[in-house]
Amino acid sequence: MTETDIHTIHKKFFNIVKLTVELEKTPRHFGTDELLTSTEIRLIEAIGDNGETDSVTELANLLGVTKGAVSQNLKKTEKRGLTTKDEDPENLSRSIVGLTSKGKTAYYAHKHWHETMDGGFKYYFTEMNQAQLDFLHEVLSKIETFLKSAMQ
Amino acid sequence: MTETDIHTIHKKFFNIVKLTVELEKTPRHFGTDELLTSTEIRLIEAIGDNGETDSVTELANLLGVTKGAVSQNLKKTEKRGLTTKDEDPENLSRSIVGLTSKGKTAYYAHKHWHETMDGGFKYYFTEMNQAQLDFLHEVLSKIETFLKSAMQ
DNA sequence: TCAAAAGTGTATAGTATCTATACTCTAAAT
DNA sequence: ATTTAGAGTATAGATACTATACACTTTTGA
Repeated sequence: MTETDIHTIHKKFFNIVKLTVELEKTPRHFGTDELLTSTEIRLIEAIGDNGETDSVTELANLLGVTKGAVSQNLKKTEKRGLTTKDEDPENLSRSIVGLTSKGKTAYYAHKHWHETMDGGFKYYFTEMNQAQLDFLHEVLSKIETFLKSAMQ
Repeated sequence: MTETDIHTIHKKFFNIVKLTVELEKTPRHFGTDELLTSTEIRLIEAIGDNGETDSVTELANLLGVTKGAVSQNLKKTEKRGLTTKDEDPENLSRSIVGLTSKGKTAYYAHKHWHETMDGGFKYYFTEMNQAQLDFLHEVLSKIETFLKSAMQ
């Protein structure tokens, strides 16, 4: 094992952050003929995760954006045949957002993609012993705490 | 030390990525009266790093965007009194981009901010022994390789 | 009960950041 | 000398938001 310095680790860390963001942002098909941006697949993910029972406002809160933003994005995904929007029979001012079959395909393909990604990511941890896992956890916790404090 | 599972580490890791991106994106003053976005401070950083000798095209290549994007952003920072643009006396079709005193203030304040941040980040590694540093380096390298392969 | 208040979704203008195209210059090449 | 290449810019369009204003429905409370 070659000796490494702190600077190399620091650089590697930020490169990983950069790669993760890039990977997340890359538009993909997710089993459909539509190229879905990260915003679109995150919307579809949020709709499917609650069993297609959420309203526009609820989705906005889940996604951390305004309801106007969700409304705009839903208009686009609806036009592309991915999502649906129906009046809530128990509350006519509310809409229930759902997925079409194409939307469901994307939802499950994305879930599968995530499982594969997470599996590949986690693979490198399975070889570790408990002491190593605990060490890694401690390091990450300290970095996390530091970043949180830096954000005020 | 409490025992940790892989899932916790995985979650922590992605939270750190999220926090890092947020921290980077937060607009700051950097010692001036102007609130500078990440795009603006990255532009100022690129200008200053080469001693204010770069052209628009060179900055675009450094930043990984089109020259049109740099041209647009320079127009805004110039209007706000942060950057300058002068004809290259040796090539009249080329412009040399520089910093005003306000721009220089932001440049150095940003440098200092980065040093503080990096210092805080690296602090957690100084307590480690060589075996721990090597272990961390190995883990990060594997993750980096995995992410690169996932990007095609 | 019924008017005010609160909540739901949407339209629209505006912001930020980028690309792509077209254009005007200037410089270089043959 | 004229074509070609390069530099910078203007502008339109894409993406993804926020903020405001609005119409409509529901809840509330006197």
